[in-house]
Amino acid sequence: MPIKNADQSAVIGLNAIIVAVTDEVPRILIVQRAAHSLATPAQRGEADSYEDSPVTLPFGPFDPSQHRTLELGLHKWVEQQTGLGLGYVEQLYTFADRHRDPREQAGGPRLVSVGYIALVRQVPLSGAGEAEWQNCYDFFPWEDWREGRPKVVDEIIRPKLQLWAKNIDEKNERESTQERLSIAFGTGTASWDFDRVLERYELLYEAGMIGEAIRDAKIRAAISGLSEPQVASEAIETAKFLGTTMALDNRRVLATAIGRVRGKLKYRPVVFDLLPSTFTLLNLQLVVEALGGVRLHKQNFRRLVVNGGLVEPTGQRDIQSRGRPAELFRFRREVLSERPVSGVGLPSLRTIG
Amino acid sequence: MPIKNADQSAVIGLNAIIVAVTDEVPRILIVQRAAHSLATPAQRGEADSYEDSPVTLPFGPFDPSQHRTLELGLHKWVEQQTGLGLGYVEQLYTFADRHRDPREQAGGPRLVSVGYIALVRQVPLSGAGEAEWQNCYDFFPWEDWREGRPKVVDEIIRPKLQLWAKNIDEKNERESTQERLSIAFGTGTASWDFDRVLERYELLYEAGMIGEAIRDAKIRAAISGLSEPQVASEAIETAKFLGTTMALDNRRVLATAIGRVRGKLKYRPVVFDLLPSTFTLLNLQLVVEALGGVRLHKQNFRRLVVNGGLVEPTGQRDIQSRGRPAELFRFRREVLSERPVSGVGLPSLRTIG
DNA sequence: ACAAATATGCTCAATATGAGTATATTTGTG
DNA sequence: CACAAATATACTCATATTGAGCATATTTGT
Repeated sequence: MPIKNADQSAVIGLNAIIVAVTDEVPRILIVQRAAHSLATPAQRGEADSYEDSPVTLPFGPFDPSQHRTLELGLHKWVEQQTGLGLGYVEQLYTFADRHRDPREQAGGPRLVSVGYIALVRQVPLSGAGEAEWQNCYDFFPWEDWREGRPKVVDEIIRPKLQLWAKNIDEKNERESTQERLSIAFGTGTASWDFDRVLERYELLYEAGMIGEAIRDAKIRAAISGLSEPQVASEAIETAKFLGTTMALDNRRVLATAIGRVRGKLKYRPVVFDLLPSTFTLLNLQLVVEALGGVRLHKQNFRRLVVNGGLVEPTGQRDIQSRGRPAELFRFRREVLSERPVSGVGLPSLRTIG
Repeated sequence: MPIKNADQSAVIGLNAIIVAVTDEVPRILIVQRAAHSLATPAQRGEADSYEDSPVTLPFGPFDPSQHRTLELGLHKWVEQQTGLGLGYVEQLYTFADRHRDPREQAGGPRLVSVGYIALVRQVPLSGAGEAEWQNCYDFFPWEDWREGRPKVVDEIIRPKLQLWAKNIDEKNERESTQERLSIAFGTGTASWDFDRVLERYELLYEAGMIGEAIRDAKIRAAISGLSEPQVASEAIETAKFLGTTMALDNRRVLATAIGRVRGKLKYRPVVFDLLPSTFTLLNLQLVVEALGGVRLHKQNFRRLVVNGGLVEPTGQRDIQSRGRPAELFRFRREVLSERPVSGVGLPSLRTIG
């Protein structure tokens, strides 16, 4: 039996979701971990006899004796690991569920981690860590609608989820699940809400469709001494279409982060922390589109940001390759004190290019 | 010298901000603590030789060995203490700054607390605790604009803050502070953004204008062995107009919560968790107004919620005292799956009755 | 000179919003 | 009972915002 942990203490860690947009791709910083060798003991647990994904979010322990605040601890550690200076930083969420790491059953200090989102401009990457940039949508292929509605949504996700929900025995639970499905993925005519990234991820997990769900089922079985659950090979095939699996609950954390950033875009001018100090309106639009996973109407986008006073022309023009050269703009900081709601709104549901 | 805390462990606590609206007053649950006797050892520290406010937010330790998730731990403990069943629950923020409790300087386990907001319908109050309801605006008199712009804003807050900011020596800091002031409190023509409760609180704290700031200055002086800082008696007078002081950083936590609820109102239908299952449109409007601290235009509010499909008529009417009886409505849950953004929008800046 | 590519400007209908006015249905009072 | 006071509900109207598209401008490359 594991050690009792009656003193209620816990280990606090920091998880950083560091976001940048380059080449119209939203990227996050991940760490490719050598298989079966987690960075910190706290992340390891005992039973290591199952395959886990080597892809993790950057994680660092928080040492209360060294840092006055969580945010300071984060800055320090990210700088050491990546050499990045962080721009906009926001606390995301505190994750402490026991099933975060299925190996950590009762007993043992609980790993509590506080997630932070940081938006950064550049991508130099230096420092002690082995961090690298990876396309967000590698983890959430169904979230990128810029080239139209992703095939995986209609061909795999919706039908399989609907089938799963229909077969839930208990009536109340079935109905509430079906309602959640229609909210998260839209039904027929209804719309796809780009913010609901976490809700979609959670449904896919509950339905056992993605890698983490299959992995966790195995682990739980191993821990309780049951025989390996038979996972239909079809399920394993399906999971391959549903993005890269991450370690522990890291993909859930990432889903939370993407949802948060998308929501924030609409009512606070956070995009500008991802851009250089001057930029063309196309640059700006492409970054918004990349994060939102949508195409926007160009002329209306321009109207929104220019007439809305979010940006102002610098008088200079971009040196470019084809077409009429675009004017360079800069962020108008004054807007912060003028308009309560000032974001570069993603559309409610419209997506036309 | 205090004990070193090199193992990075920390004590995790839960802070609950439990909100209900009754008689057009938004209320939160607080605990009146006997002076100088905090509920948990973790909250006490050593140096107790200064006056602190007896008003605290409900706080409970989180025991990882007993509860699978933070939220479950919260539910359990709130039920024991108050007998309340929680409706909507949302994680607010994780607070871990060292200066949360100025007594806890270097060393000693850090108290990290995870704040949760819960919206509840009823106010019976039973159970083991000595919790009671208190008007939110007792703590933030400047946030309630329902009877027009509060006098304290123009007579005390704005002039004193402006004076304070003007006297900041360092140029960059002065300018950025002045910008923050104008964002948070509006300047002249500019608007008051009802969401920015935390930003306003923080500026008042930094300017040393509210009770907590005065208290913390004393404590810091006592700890570093300096003589009691001389606080102008005028400052103490001022603080009296700026709401009830709370223990530790609890008022900061509360400010975060109120800002969050106000923001949420606009784009998610959370109000309905504060209302009985059927209600008149006036009931609904009064609750929104109470939380938002604004008056809304009645006819337009009706149009918004009825035409927007947020509510549907039940066919029954209210039994009432004066005037034409109002129809009873209920929340239309379907709206969740229909419209991505469905809240009962507070106005951007308009406030007319 | 002209096609291709891009930027920028403008129009127009559909909705949404702010601010009223008008009407309806109650209770309480003389 | 008539009528004032109080409240609910319906409608109007000007203005602002949004979605969608067409038209024009300024480049580069052939």
